[in-house]
Amino acid sequence: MQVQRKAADRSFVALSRRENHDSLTLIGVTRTFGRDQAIFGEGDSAQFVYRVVSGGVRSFRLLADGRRQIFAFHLAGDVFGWTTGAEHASDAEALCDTTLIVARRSAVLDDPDQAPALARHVLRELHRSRDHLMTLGRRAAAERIASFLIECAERQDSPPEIELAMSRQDIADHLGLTIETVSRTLTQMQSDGLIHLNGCRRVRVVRPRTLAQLCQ
Amino acid sequence: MQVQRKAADRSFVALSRRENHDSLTLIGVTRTFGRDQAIFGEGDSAQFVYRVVSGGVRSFRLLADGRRQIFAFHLAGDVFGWTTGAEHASDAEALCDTTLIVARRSAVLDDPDQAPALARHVLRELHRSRDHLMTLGRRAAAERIASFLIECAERQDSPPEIELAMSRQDIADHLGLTIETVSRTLTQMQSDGLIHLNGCRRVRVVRPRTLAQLCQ
DNA sequence: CGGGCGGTTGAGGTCAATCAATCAGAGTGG
DNA sequence: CCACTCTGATTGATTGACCTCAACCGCCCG
Repeated sequence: MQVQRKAADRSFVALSRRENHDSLTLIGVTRTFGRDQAIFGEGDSAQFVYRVVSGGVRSFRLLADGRRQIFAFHLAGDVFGWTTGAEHASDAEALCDTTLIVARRSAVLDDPDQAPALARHVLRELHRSRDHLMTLGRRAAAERIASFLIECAERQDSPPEIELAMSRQDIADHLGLTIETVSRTLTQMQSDGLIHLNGCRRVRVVRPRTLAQLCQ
Repeated sequence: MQVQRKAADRSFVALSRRENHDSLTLIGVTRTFGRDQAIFGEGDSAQFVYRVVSGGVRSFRLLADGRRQIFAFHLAGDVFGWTTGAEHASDAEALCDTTLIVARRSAVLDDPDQAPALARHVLRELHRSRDHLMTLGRRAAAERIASFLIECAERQDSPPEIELAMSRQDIADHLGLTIETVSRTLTQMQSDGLIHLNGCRRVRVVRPRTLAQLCQ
């Protein structure tokens, strides 16, 4: 799975086709990025799109005073970097050491064979984005955290223990909360017996039902 | 522009092509809906997609306890009703008496000629959705109202006076606020000389610069 | 004129933010 | 190996923005 991690920055051509339900095909070079390294920035020309091979990515936008909203975390298999116009409308940074496949945007966008898959792909993104809107607009802090944990669990095929790829600050900026509220809520959930924290990056869901009820 | 408003509920075949930048073509019948009438509901089979001819639509989702999040308002020219799966993932209702063109979803989704336009269309939706996420996740009440007013103005080609198609409750459920906070904030903006309220559905922006600065 | 609905205004409460201190773990250098 | 530092996370105390509950207003329509 992990190709050339920490090796040469660019390696030769790689082909990637995701199996489950997204049939977008990306052909391009692989590149590696270190923790917090920028992949692209708002306003950069959007020549490329990306697929995560290993590691993780946050995509986000900033307000003038530094407030940050993380729209999505992209993990292994995810494709990201689409825009309407010629420029990126958000920033993207690696969460940790990360390997990506980098493909020319036009190669996918202008390929009529790929257009239906692209439309479906973006439609799924939009759906996820609307779940997220529901969370930010109408859910309380504990409900946001519960949704987030459940989403993380599902993306990892609901293992006994969730591995968080991101920091508390990232979670806070994803959920429209502060780092303190995230921390407090997790601690509270642990003392309520909902979850068990095993270090700050590992969460075992003890009562999945009760957690799920929190987000209705 | 307005076809058969307040006439028979179904009229004969209509063709619609939006001029500005969205080249999606919808062919289908026109239908009219009264204020607050459901167009489709969450879980309904998603056979059709829609274009607003006149009037307006809110699309939203509800939590079990009735909390509501409005994802978008669709006005004249807008196409809505796309989903990933076979079922709608949200509800849609008319804001007021509204005329729509109703087209078979499959006619557009499975048409390879339309796929690129669809991908671009959904990509624009996604972009708007992320603006909205920024607003809900990281902006204060006054900033949310300011963003909303500016968005409304832009969609109406920035006329001297904005015409609001939706109620205070709709605005509140769009911005993740309460009706009281919306009302208070508008009143405050008026006494600060930012805007002028001409009845509760008409807003004149007195100081567009200052208003824009509020959302950075 | 009276009722109803949508909107506004006021008073008080609450949840999450802010400000601040402390803690835990990883990495560094003596 | 042990201090020391640095960073990220946790915990505590207090504040404040927005919510809740409630009353009232104004307009429309019968």
